[in-house]
Amino acid sequence: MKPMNFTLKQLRYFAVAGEHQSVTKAAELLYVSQPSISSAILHLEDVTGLKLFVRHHAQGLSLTPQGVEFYRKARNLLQEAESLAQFASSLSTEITGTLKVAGFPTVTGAVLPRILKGFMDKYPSVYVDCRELHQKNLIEGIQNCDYELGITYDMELPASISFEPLVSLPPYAVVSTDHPLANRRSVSMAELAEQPLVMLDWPVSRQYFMSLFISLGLKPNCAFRTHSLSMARGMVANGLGYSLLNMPMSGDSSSDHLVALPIEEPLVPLALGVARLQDTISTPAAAAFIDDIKQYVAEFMNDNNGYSMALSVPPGNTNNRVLPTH
Amino acid sequence: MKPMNFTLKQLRYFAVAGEHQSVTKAAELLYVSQPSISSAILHLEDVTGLKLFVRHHAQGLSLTPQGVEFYRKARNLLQEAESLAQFASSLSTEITGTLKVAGFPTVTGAVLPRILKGFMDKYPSVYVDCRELHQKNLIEGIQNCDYELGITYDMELPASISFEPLVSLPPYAVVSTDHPLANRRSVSMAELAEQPLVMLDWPVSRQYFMSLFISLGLKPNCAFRTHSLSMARGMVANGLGYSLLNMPMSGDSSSDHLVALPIEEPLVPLALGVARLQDTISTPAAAAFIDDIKQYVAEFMNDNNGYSMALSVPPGNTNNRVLPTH
DNA sequence: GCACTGCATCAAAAAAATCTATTCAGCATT
DNA sequence: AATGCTGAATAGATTTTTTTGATGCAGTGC
Repeated sequence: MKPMNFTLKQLRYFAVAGEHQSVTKAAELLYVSQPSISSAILHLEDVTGLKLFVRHHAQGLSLTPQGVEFYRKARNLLQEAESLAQFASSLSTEITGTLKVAGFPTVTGAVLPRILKGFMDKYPSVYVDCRELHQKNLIEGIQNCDYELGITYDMELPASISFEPLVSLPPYAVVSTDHPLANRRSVSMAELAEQPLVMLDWPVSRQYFMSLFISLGLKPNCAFRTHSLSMARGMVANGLGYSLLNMPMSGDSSSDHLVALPIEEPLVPLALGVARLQDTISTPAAAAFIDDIKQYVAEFMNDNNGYSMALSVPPGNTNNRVLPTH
Repeated sequence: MKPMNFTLKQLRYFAVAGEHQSVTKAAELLYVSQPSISSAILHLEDVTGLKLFVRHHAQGLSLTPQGVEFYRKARNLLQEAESLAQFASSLSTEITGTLKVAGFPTVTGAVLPRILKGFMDKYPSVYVDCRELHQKNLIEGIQNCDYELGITYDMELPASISFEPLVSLPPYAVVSTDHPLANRRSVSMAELAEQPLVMLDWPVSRQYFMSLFISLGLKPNCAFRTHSLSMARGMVANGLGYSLLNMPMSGDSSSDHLVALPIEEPLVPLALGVARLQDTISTPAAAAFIDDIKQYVAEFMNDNNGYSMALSVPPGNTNNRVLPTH
C-alpha cells in the first residue's frame, strides 16, 4: 500500500481548481503556472486512486461525485490547517494561552495570588497555571520547561536560568505580639541567638539562615524545625520562639499576632525576582505577567515608602517597619 | 506578514520529536536522517514565530508550554489528514459514498425503486441520490458528472457516453380493459393508426413513436398529447384512446385497468441500459449498483420466461404478454 | 579531565515543484 | 467539413526544497 503522500499545497491547488471548475483559473488565482495545478491534481488522483475530475476538452473540468466528497473533506482540512496557523500566530503575538508559573512557598501564600487576581482580570484569555515548589524542583521545572516563570529568590540558580531581581529583602526577626522583644524597634542577631529559634527547615533556606549567624560568629538556638510555613507561624504566634523571614507579610491575615523586627547588623539580603530560562524569548503572556509584577512592586513601594526596595541587590541591609513573612 | 507555510510532513516530524522528546529518536522512527527532523522543527519555529522546544544539551528536548499547545493542534491536524487519506482510500476501494443516479421517467416509477430497495439493504453505507430526468438533461448531467449512472434508453446518446444495454424492449400498445381491442392477443400498427392516440409528448420519445408509424407508411391519429406519464395512463384507462410504451408495467399498481398488446409488425425496439461516462472507471458503489441491476433483470427474465429479452439489440420484434409502460 | 550524547550547522546530492513551450482533443464558427 | 480557439496534459529545463553524511559544539556523566 502506498504511503498516501499528499501535501497541503496540493490540496489547496485541487480545491481552488474544483471551486472554479478550471485549472487555468486556479493557476491565475494562486499565482502559479497552469501545469503546477495540473500536476498537483494528477498527483492527488494518483495517491488516492480516485478520479477527482472529469476533463471537458476546451471547457474546463467538473468534479466527479467522488471528487465532490473528497473536496469537502479536503476543504475542511485546509480550513483547519489555516486555523492552526492562525492559532500559532496568535500564540506568538497575542497575550493568550497557558502560562505556567512556579512560586517559591513564601510567595504563593499572599503575593502571587494578589498579582494573579489583577492579571486574570486584565487578561481573561490567559490561563495561569500556578504551582508552589521548593527551589530545587522549581529550578528543575524551569529547565524542563514545565514552567515558564519562577517567582523566587536568587538562591543557587544555575547559569542556564536568568534571574531578574525585583526587590531586595533583608531578613527580619518575627516574634509574637506577647514576646519580650515585641516592643523593640529593632533587635540584634546577638540577642536573637539567645532566644529559641523556630527554623523553617527548607533545603536551601536553612543554609541561608544559618549563614546569617555564622557570618557574625554566632550560633542560633534551634528550638524547633518545621517544613511548614504556617506551622512555623503558629509556633511563633504562640510564643514558642522567634523566627527569621525575608518576605513582607503585610495584609496576610495569618500574621495577626506577629511582629516583624528589623535586625541591627548589616546582613546579606535575599533578592526576590523572576527566574526564567536563559536565552528564551518570553511568550506575550509571560511578558505581560512580568510587567504586572513590576507594576505591583512599584505600587507597593509607593504605598510603603519607608520600606527599602531595590531592583538591584544592594550590598548592605536596610531597616523598615513592614512585616516580613520569610 | 509571512505566508505561514508549513507542510504536513514538517508537522509530523515535529510531533514525533515532541512525543519522544528527541530529534534523534524521531529520525530513527521515521527512517530519515536527524538533520531532516531538526530542520523541519526549525522551519516550524520560524514560520510560527514560536519557540516550540527547549534544547537540553546531550539530553534531548522538551516542548515549551507553547510547544505543547501547538503540538495538540498539530497532532489533531495530522489525525485529520490521515482520516482524509483513509477516506479517499475507502472511496476508491469500498462500496460506500454517494452514488448519483439519473433515471428516465419511465424507469423511476417502478423499476428503479425496486432495484434501489434491494441495493440499499445490501449496501447501507451507500447513499443513493436518484433523480428523474429526460434524455437531454440526463445526457448533460452525465457529461457534467452530476450523475455517475443513467438508467435510460439508447436514444441519441453521444459518443462520450458509453451505454451498456440490459434489455431490448419492443413497443406495446396499451389500451383500457374496456377498449374494443382489449381482448385481442395482438394488434397491428395499421389498426392502431385508426384509433385515437394518447401520445407521450417527450422530446426524444415522440420522434421514436412517430418513426414507428412512418416506417410503415402510416400516420397516427394523435388525439391527445401530454408530458405526464400518469396522465397518459389515466387517459388510456378512461378510454380516451390507446398509447404506446416500451416499458414493462408488471406490478405497477396504476396499471389496474390497462392491457398491453403486442404489435404484429416487426418494429425497432428500444434498448434499456446503463449509461455512463466513456473511459471512466466506475466507483465501487456504481459497479455494485450495475451488478444489482443485472441480477434484477436476470431474475425478471426467469420469472417471465415468455418475455423476450436480449442484452444486445436485435433487429426485429418479438411478442409476449407482459405489460409495458413506455 | 575525557569520552559521550544529542542537536545544530554545513555543503553536496537528491528529489520535488515550478516554469516555459508545446501538444493534443474537442468545441464553435464559418 | 475545415479551421481556429480553448483549456488541460505533457516535455524538458530550471529552480527550490528536502535530505543526507560529516562536522561542530555545548553540556552531561564517569
